[in-house]
Amino acid sequence: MNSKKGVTIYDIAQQLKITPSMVSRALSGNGYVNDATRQLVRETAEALNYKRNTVASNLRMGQTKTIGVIVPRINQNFFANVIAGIENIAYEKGYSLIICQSDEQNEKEVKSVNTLINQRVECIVISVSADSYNYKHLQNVIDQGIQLIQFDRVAEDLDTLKVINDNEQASFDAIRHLIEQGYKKIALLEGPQNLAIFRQRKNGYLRALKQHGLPVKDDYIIENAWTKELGAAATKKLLGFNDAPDAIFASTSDFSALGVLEVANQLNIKVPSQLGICGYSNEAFTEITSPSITTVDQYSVDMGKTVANLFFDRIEEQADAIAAKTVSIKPELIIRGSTSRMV
Amino acid sequence: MNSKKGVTIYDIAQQLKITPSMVSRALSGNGYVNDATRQLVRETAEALNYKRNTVASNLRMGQTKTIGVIVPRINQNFFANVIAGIENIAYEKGYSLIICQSDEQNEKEVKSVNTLINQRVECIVISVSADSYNYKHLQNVIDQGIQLIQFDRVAEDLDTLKVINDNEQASFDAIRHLIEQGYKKIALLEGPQNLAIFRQRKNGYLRALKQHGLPVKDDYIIENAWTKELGAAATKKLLGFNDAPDAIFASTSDFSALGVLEVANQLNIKVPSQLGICGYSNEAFTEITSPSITTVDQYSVDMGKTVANLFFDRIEEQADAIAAKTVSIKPELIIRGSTSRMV
DNA sequence: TTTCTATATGCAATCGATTGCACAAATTTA
DNA sequence: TAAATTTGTGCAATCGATTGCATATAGAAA
Repeated sequence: MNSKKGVTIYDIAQQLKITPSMVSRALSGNGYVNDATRQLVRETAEALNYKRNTVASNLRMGQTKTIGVIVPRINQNFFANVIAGIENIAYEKGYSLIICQSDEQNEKEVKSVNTLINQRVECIVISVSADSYNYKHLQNVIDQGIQLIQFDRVAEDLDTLKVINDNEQASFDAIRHLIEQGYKKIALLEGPQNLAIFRQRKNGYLRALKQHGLPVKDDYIIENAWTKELGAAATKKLLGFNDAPDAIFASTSDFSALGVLEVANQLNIKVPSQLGICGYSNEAFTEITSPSITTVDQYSVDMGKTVANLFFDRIEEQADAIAAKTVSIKPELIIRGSTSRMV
Repeated sequence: MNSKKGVTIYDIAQQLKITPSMVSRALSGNGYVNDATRQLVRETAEALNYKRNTVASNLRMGQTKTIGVIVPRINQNFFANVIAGIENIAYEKGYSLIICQSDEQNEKEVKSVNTLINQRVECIVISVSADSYNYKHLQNVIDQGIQLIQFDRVAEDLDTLKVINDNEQASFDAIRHLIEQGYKKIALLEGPQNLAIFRQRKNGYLRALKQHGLPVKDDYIIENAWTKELGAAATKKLLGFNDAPDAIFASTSDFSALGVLEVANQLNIKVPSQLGICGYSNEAFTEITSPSITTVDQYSVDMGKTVANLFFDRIEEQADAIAAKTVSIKPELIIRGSTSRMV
């Protein structure tokens, strides 16, 4: 009971003078076992405080019941929510989660992928880092016969399951809403254009302007403004123009939108009457700023659940022939005070 | 290269007409290997896209280089931050993280502990769920010879490493600050008293009142008010008293404090002049409410790093004789608008 | 030249659980 | 009662990597 090494099925077998095979069968429920024997094995296992060694079991069975998840930052609301969603479904199915954080660095992402492959996880779920410049490591996952599911930030060229928000549509909706509220000079704070999500959001912006006959001014499009500080700086620049915008869509994040709001307050520019502000992500705080911030809810927990369900559907149907597909979750525009000037 | 089964050291050995032992040595760097052979092995491994099977390796070596983490909710800022902190250190040391979520349910917590034991993780890091009524499952971890580190919400009776905030002191500091600001009738929103952290915060509250000669009114202590809604309800009740409090310390969370603030705004009670409000956790939003909310920063990422470092220190020093100890991280009172009426 | 040592390699056991196959005992069916 | 099933049990191989021990070869020291 207190020996240094753990208790194994051999110990149980020895004690009961039966073979390890029988112990294994009794405990796993596979194959024939006399009820009395099974009962005895269970009791002995309990008494010895036996814990099945999953490592050994996994090796023999050639499976690990483990999903690997790689995100840029664990402690970013959106990703934490997605992970929580995945965990929910995985737990029900008896699967474990190994979590890696790429810290937005390609190198760390590559290493994490390799670790997960080595661990023989059955599926790798990933949202790529901002500085990922190529996707050999992801192709590798596929070559190893491991399921690969991308979400949110996806490498579009790779033929995998993908779960994304319809960023283009959400962005379009946001701009249309601004236009309907009477804003005519709408600026865009955009994210790194090597990531598809940000390109899509930009496209939605462009399409909406075009469809409503508004001109696109290059000056109104600010690159890489995705922190509060960068959002603030961008705003100062934009509001300094002779022909300053009357609305700013922070397509990168709510933090960026917050920076916009703070600068507006600072400059005593009234929101929403003089300036409309729309963010992205529906962070908790957007509800409680004054005015509250209009934003886009990405249904992050649902996204995680969708990802997990895709994996389980696939393995349960044995249908690895199912073509790669993209599931698009429609985000929802949450209209709040920062854009509501026509009441 | 594309056979169904993965490439093993046997495949490499066969190709080079050497033994698997040599391949293992060449790849791991243990034992003598001719440079030429090593080079050849490396190239072949690369060419065949060999990936070492960690499962097999772990079984043989009797280690897993894995840490298990159990938290009530992954997508709660504080916990996500702690996990991020742990991940940071673990990654440097080449360790992986298996994450479980107890959803505040004892049953799920127990199952998660067992899964982690079965996986033979080398350390289990846990913050216990709110409805944990006994700690047999944790005792079990210790009995299995697995390191157990508790953080934040800890079972005090268990003789383990613990990393906590000095909740009592932080709470004391908060109340003292309120008193210094001239508040005299301070109410407390308290959390489930079966959790030590909430008892400690209450103690800090009581000690501060006593030390400053203020009376303790039972009416001013509201149980289990740890969501925004419950905080709001509690506030309505408190402000309805003939002798209503002039300050509310939401020791449970910032969300609760937010509920307080919203009710105050609703009732047109001025914060901080008529009512002081102090929260707990330093959630991002506390900075941007109006007024901003005074709160306690728990240094959550550091907490995660501390936890991980404790584990690595211990295994690196081989010093499992080190007595269980408690590391206390001093939280910091962040003073903001909601309590600053004397400027 | 002989002895010794450092280096290189192979053999076979091991980690712990699972399972196909063989055989025996018990039970059912013909 | 004999033949056919259904159960119960054991044996030994297997999953893939690692490592102690034995052996062989090279070069170095005596």
